[in-house]
Order: sequence, then structure tokens, then C-alpha cells
Amino acid sequence: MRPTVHDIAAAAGVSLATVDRVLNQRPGVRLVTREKVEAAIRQIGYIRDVAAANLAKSRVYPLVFIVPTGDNSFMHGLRFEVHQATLRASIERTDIRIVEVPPFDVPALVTALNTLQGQDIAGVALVATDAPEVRTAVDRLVSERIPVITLVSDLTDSARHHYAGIDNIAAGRTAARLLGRFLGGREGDLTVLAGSMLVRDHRERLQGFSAVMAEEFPKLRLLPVLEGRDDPEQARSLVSKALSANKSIIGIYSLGAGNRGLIAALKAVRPERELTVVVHELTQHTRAALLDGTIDAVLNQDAGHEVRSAIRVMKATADGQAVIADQERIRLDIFLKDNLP
Amino acid sequence: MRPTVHDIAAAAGVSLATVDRVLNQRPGVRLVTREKVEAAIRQIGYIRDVAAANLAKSRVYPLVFIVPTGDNSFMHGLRFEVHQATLRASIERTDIRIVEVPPFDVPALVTALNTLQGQDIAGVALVATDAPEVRTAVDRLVSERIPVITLVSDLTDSARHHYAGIDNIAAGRTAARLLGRFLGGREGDLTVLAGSMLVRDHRERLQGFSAVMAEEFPKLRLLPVLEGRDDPEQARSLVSKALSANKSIIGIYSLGAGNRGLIAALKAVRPERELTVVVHELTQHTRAALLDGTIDAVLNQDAGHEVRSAIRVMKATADGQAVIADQERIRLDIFLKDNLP
DNA sequence: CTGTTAGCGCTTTCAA
DNA sequence: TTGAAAGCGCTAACAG
Repeated sequence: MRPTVHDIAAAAGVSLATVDRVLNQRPGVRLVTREKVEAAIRQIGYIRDVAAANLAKSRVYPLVFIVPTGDNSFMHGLRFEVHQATLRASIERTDIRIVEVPPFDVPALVTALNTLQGQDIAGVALVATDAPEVRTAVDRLVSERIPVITLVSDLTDSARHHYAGIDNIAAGRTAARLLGRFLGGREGDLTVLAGSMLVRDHRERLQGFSAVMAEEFPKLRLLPVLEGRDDPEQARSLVSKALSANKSIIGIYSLGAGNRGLIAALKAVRPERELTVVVHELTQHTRAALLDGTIDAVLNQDAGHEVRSAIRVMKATADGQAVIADQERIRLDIFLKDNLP
Repeated sequence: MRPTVHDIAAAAGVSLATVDRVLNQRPGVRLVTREKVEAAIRQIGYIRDVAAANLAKSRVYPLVFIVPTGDNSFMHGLRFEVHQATLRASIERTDIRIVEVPPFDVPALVTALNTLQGQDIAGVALVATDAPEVRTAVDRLVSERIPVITLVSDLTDSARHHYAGIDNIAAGRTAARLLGRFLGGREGDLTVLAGSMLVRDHRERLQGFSAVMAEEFPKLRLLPVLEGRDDPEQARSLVSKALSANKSIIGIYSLGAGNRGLIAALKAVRPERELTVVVHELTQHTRAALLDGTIDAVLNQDAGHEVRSAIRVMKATADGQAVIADQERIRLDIFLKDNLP
């Protein structure tokens, strides 16, 4: 049996209440008493039973998820996963509120964050748009001792406690190598479709992609980036135009969302144009396109894992507990047509 | 506040003890009473608080992990992860015992399993050697209502409750496509290095690999499989011999462990021989080889995830609780030199 | 067959 | 500043 508060109380010669006050750093304990108790705690190797504590406190963790609205499947999926988490709320002692904001909209995000100030919240997770105003709002919450976690896209130089998302530079590099190797020494142009350079994940993917291309695949030339705002219709239109304007395009890297539109554009030029295509985010559309050969590889982040991880980390942060680091590392999933889940 | 046993008791007009007996399907309740209580439970939408129950029971979950000994890094890593789990034992209410058996040794595995009969165990996880005798031993444990989970390699036609491992057919197929595409239309021979055809994971990887090669890469010819028993020294020797005997080998798929030996053999013929190489299991050796270009891709299963998942599933099974299916799916990780963790 | 009661490890009044 | 006692949701003796 591991030691309990009773053992500490006995060892320190005080009552349970005093032990509890020390454990929870509450006032009303003389310094000498406190030190006596702390010594006992260390000496005896006490580990708190969080479940029992939460039972006694009837604790629930009020959590807020701030996610972008938007028509693309990835954000749909993310919102779905948060919703799934609400179904587990009672058993996980969470109380999850979802706040939706327009995508790439800095003022809206800042307003949403500022609204949370002073509220009784055990943690907030947000898909960050990477702007100084957002950083300021986040840092203010952090200074109020509210756990803040960025989800999917990180916030530069902010004090957020944790980032639940993939390494986007590595993702871009991986995309480059896959595309480069799949193209096997051919020469030609590459077009890159992004959502917006306002979000850090897209910028980083591009950065990683460009680096590897420059270093290792000099025969492949990058065209100027197309920004489709993660919107299927804009993506379709931009890609169609690019393909008809430039006949030496032999590969495409789509590093954002809105791939439904990209796929439509690709199908419109098939089978005349032979293109090697790597995209991000596994959705019903990219899955089908992978299976029918329209695209060659899908890089993915598991939204379910991201949401569950964010919840675990917010709870742990709120309690000052450690997490299992490996478990919270969000990996870059690579899907070919053979290993789809 | 969600309903508690008190609410059920009140609603059904019985005492807590009776409610508890019904909830835990213990005898000593008249049929009518039981039905009254069950009706109340359903009506009121009761969800059991497992943490509180475990607190009251001072419950611990005695778990057994049966893992192969053996000199290769993967099994080392697996044993390490089980060991890590023992460090979390008190907080997770587990009591983990590790039983080591020689690799590919059916009688030893059967003995280990049979020893567990009748013991007070909340679950056993084993790396299965796929033999009928093992199946019999496993099914006996299952019939004793002990949760049994296969780890890394599954057991054909057995009644095990769950398999915590990757889809190995998909892994083999993925390896084939990567190798095929990386070789970009070249013609030549491929050699496959396996551990043993006695384990199902290796058989399935080969099966998936062969299928895609035959369907989609007819210019690449498969040589007879080399069986290295997952032993570095045997692997080195077999591969060296094969490479010097056949100068038209242009690719290698290593689907088992012991890659330390494979890498040594590859380095011995470099840079004269240009080979595209895909291997399984990320270890310090394969990581270094990936970085220095000796191998081109590593397929991996996350041993830490497998162990943590096995523990969650054993506990849930012991309690008759559901798990989050997505969370327990073990994915095939694909590592290029750019996305190493 | 059913109910009463104490207690799991921790927190929280309320008194002293 | 400290302690006694009740209680979180559930289980386990022990009576009846």
C-alpha cells in the first residue's frame, strides 16, 4: 500500500486537515508546522491519489476549445473530435465548451480569448493564428494561471504551456523527399498550394519543403505559392489556372486544407497530365483520391489524438501533474494507398 | 451532478447494498428486486464511477507481460517500455510482472502461459508465436475469464480479446510501394530478410509485400526469403552472402529485427553497390543508418504505445468497460530521414 | 434475501 | 493556527 495522508499526519504528528493545507499550499499553517509536514512527505515518499482528491472535491475541469469555422473537412473533423470528447465528459470529469471563430481572423480570435479572462476555466485549447495580438491575449491568460494549449498550429514566442500538433517543418521536409523520390530524377516545375501564410503551420511546412527541395532535388523548380484560404472552391480555381498556364508542372504539394477543390482540378486534367501529388490531411476526399491514384501520398495529423492529448495535458497542467511525454507527441502520419486506417 | 448509487437506491426503494449487488452481478437478490433495480438504473441513466469503485475496493490490476528475450534492439525497447509502465504502477493501480521466454520457442511460451492458470490475474499480454499449442493455452486462459492480449504479433484463430499491434499485411504492402516507387521503374532483384516464418507478423508482412510487388512492380523480382532469426550476426552473414552471390540485387526489404547485422553488411559493400533499402523498427542503429543514407525508409511500430494500449485494454476488459477504439489502433509509422522523432 | 455501517484517500466545513 | 468529523461514490463485512 502506498502511503496516504494518514501516514503523513501520523509521521508529522499533526491532523489530516493540516496535512491537506500543506499539500494544497493553503494558508493558516505555521512555518515550523509546514516544514515538519513537508519533511514527512518527502521522507515517506508520498504520492497523491488524484482520483481520490477529485472524488472528494467533486472536481470537474471546465475546458474551452476555440476552433475555426470553415467549410473544409479537416476542421470539420477537428470539431467532430472535440464533440466526441464531450460525450466522454462525465466520465473524464470535463466540461467542454466549444467556441467557434472565423478562420484566419485575428480580431475574432483575440476577442474570444479575452472573453475568457476571469472565468473559472481549467484550460483553453486554441487553433492559433500566428499574430502578436493573439500572443498578447494568450499570455494574459497564462499570467492568470490558466493552462493554454495551442492545437494544430502554434503561436510564436508565446507562453502557452504546450503545443498539441505535428512538427510542421519536418512535415514539409518529408513531403519534399517523398515527392522528389517518387519523381525519380525527372526535371520540371512544382506548384505549392497553401491555405494562408498567416498561420504558422503552413509557413513552416513551406519552409521545410523548400529547404529539402533546394538541397537535394535541384532539378525540381518551385513555382510561387498559391494561397487558397483552405477553401475548396478557391483551391480548384487556382490550381486549374496554374496547370493550364504551365505545362511543365509535374508535381504538386498541397500543404493546407480545401483539397476537395484540388482533387476536382486534378481530375479535370487527367489522364492527359501526369502529376505526382502529395497533400495534407486525410479526409473522405483525399482518401478516395489516394485510392484511385489521383494523389500519391497523404500526410496527416490525427485530430482525435490531438484533442485527447490536449485534454490530458490541460488537466495535468491544471493539477501541476506530469504527463507521459511520448504519449503526447503528435506524429506525422504518412498514408499511401496501402496503409489507410 | 450525474446520478449515483444513492439515486438508484432511492428510485428503486432498496438499500445501497442491494444496488451494489445488482451492479456487480452478485448473488443474493430476488429476481423481482433485481429487475426493479435494473429498471431504475436504466431509467435514471446511471454511469458507474470506476475511480470511486477502485478506491473503495483498493483495487490493483495484476498484469503479466510475456515477452521474448533476444539480443535485438526492438525487443530491448519493448522490455524497456514495459519497465517504464512499472514505474507508473502505483498511480495506475497496476502490478506488472514481466515473464521472459526464449524467442520463437513454442513450448516455453506454452509453459509460461499454463503457469498463469488459476492465478489471480487481471490480464496477460504476450508476444505470440503463432502455433496451435499456444492458441490452446491462450484459449484456456480466456475461458478462465482472464483478459488476454496479443502484442506485436497476433495469434491465428484464438479467442484473445485484443491485438495490440500494427496491421502487418498493410505494412508489407507499404514497404513494397515505397521500394517500388523509390526504385522508379528500374529492373532487378529484391531480397527479403525475415526473422522467422513462425511468427505471424513476419509472414503477413511478406505476404503483403509480395502481393503489391506482383501486382504493381513486375520488373522487380523477389529472391527467396532469408531467415535471420532476428539475430544481428545471422542477418549480417546471410545478407553478405546474398549480395556477393547476386549482382543484380537493387533493393532490400528487412521485415524483422536484427538490422544491426544488415546495416553492417550494407556498409561493407558501399559505395560500390547502390541499394534501396526499407527496414522495420526504429532503433539507434536503423536511425543512424537512415540519417547517413544507408537505408531509405524505416517502418515502425511504437512499442510505448503498444504497451500503454495493452494496459488500458486489459484494465478495461477486466472491468467490462469500453475503450476508445481510435486510441487503441496501433499505427504503422513511416520514417524518412526528415521526420525522425 | 436485504439493510446498516464503516471505510477507501482526500477535502472541507466548523469549532476550538 | 489547528483539529474533529462528515462526506465524495462506491464496496464489503456483518447483522438481521
